[in-house]
Amino acid sequence: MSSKADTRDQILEAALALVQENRGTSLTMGGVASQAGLSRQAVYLHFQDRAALLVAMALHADEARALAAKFAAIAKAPSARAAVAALVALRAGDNPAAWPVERIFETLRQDDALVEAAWRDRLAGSLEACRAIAQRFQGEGALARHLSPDAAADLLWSLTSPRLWEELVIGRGWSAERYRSHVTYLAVGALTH
Amino acid sequence: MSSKADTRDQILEAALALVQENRGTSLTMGGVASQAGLSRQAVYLHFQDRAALLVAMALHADEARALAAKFAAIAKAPSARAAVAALVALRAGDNPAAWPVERIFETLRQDDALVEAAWRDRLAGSLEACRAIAQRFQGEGALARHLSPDAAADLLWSLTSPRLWEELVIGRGWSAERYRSHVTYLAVGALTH
DNA sequence: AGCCTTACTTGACACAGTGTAAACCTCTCA
DNA sequence: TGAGAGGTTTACACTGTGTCAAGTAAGGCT
Repeated sequence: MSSKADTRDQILEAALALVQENRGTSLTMGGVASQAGLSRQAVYLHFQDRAALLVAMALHADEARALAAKFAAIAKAPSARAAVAALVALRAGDNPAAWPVERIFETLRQDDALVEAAWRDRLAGSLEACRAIAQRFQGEGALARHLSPDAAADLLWSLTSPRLWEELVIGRGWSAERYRSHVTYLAVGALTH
Repeated sequence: MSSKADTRDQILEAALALVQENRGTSLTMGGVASQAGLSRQAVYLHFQDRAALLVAMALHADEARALAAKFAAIAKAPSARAAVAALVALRAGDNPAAWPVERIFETLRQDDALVEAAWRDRLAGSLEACRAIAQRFQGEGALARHLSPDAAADLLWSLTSPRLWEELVIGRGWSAERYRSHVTYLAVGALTH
């Protein structure tokens, strides 16, 4: 009989699969439906509209990758420096798979206030991690004198954002390892000098 | 009789005006046409399709802001450090107006290879400026030992990209001045330590 | 004057995609 | 037996893109 929750997940998986494959092609409701083996209308039984589906898909993807757990693990690094290294390493590893989803949102949130709100909500986790690291630098007496903890957090957050990753890895052809080492060095330097 | 070139510019100005106003709303061919006081079909007489119009619009905007001249001016800065400062200052001043156009492209280049190519072509100018600055740091013997000139150029380019500006100024609410001073310091530090 | 060309208009069309609606099927549970 | 959940099919209204064909207004050429 396939419970409602099962079908919902099935739709999300289908959407995710399409996003990962069709790097760039636009994701349509019809496409997701047929990928999931359902009628287009069935999708509307589970999601109010396209935006809601894509928001749910992003959260589903985060969950599937255990993103929250990984952020929690970063907090357990032995030092602020190690935490930054772990955060950048996480980005280097995850972004190749996460980027397609990220990209869809860049598009979507431009003309949908609700999506924009959901997006900011989703970013709260990474922002929180950055804030914690900044505070930790301060606690270690290593935070650069010219930076407030908030400014340091913002800076770290933007330096480890998928956007910067995209510029370097996709745009300039950097390898994951090159990104990891350079951005780690850069971020630590930016926060401590 | 209004030459063909005049009307073309008129359409580009109309498109630009709509992009600057409707922060977020999607730009339609019909909208541009009526803003320009023309029929929708007239627009297709001047531009093959929507993508071509938007590419032309971006180049037109660059020209109107004399972007190339500003990049040339950066090359005349008294030192590599001053050149970085000038580049970041340019971003801080220009990005508020340039960002809406940038944003349209982020969307568009995802599913149009020709637009992607035009985009990369357009970025060549800023990349070249970054390469020149990196080389200058090296000439001054100030380039960080762990950086090749190419890596330094890539790093500088991504640190001064509109994406990073957007993260900090739009996303985190930084003022133009705050962005300017922190990113200048960050970029100089990243390239010279 | 008559003619041709240029630049644009009008109106229609095909197509893709979103979102809504109504009627119908089919299995399960009580 | 019959109600309800979870689908399906079909159809429709609407927006936006891109194309096509016919018509018009004005300038320049001979």
